[in-house]
Amino acid sequence: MSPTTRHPRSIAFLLAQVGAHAAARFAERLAPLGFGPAHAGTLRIIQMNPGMSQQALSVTLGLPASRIVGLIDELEEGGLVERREHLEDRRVYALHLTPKGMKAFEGIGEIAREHDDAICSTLTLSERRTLGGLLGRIADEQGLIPGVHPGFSRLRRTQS
Amino acid sequence: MSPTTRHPRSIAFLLAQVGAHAAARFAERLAPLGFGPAHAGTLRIIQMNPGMSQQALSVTLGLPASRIVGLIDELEEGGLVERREHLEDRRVYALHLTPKGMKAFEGIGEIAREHDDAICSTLTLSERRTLGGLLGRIADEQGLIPGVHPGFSRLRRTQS
DNA sequence: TATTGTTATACTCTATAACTATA
DNA sequence: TATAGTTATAGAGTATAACAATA
Repeated sequence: MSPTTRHPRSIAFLLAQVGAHAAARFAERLAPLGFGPAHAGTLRIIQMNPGMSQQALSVTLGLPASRIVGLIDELEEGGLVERREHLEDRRVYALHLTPKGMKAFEGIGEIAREHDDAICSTLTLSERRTLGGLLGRIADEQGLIPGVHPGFSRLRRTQS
Repeated sequence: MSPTTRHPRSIAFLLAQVGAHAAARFAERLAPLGFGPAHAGTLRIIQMNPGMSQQALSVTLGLPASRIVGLIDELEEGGLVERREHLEDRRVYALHLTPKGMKAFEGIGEIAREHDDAICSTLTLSERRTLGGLLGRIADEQGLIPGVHPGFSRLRRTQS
């Protein structure tokens, strides 16, 4: 007899459980590309804010500046991001996606769509809209920043 | 001007984002009691399966046996869990909640209810039922074990 | 020989705080 | 004097694997 694990299934617990599952599956899909969720998130922020500084990235992602260094190092080594010199302030790097970085960004979008579909496979289209609406309202009310995962700090690359 | 972070808001991403938020807030509520989400989860599993072994706990929680040792050590030091000797197999400990452990378990239930209410505060009762139903279906379809958080492995106590 | 619980070790990830160069 | 980026360091948390006792 396997141990009992029944639970009243509070919504908050379900959210945490399903959310962690979704994040883990996404990290698995990303692994073959050679990076993790934080890299993907970073690519997207830079794509939407070309020329931004590492400092701004640090604030936006809620990560210490020292971690941004390594993150950008890896993306730069992969040829996805460029550190260009800032025209007015020589202390600052202006971050930009390379063409390869753009490609990667688009590839991630495709992966994200597949992932989303897999997670929601049991729901009808109408139910997905309902779910998205409810989650969006919670996210807004709880002050979550669209597109910024509060746990980038903790998200690691699944072993490549 | 603050950086753009807009996002198509895929459901999977919203789930990961809101789920991580819910887990973090719950850990904060637990911190004053002196333990973390994994301790709470462990208490509940033992409460539902009195006398179970550390080995069984290891399998149920998906954690290496070596981590269970420390987890039970801490719960035992807090006087919440007892290692009783197993009647038929002297290698095994039979895990039980103490009366104090029962109290703690009930306290956690109360905290969980408050937490759940805070997370869902923007939703009507009817909407909460809808959300719970949709999340439950995803959890079932994705093979998640009710009451077992896939990320206990990564969940730490917020600094006490 | 296999299994339960324990301990030791080595590794990864992280934040903190010095440090440099510019402003 | 303050800020952007970097590097060094020290700490926490982890899995892995060796271990002792019992089956």
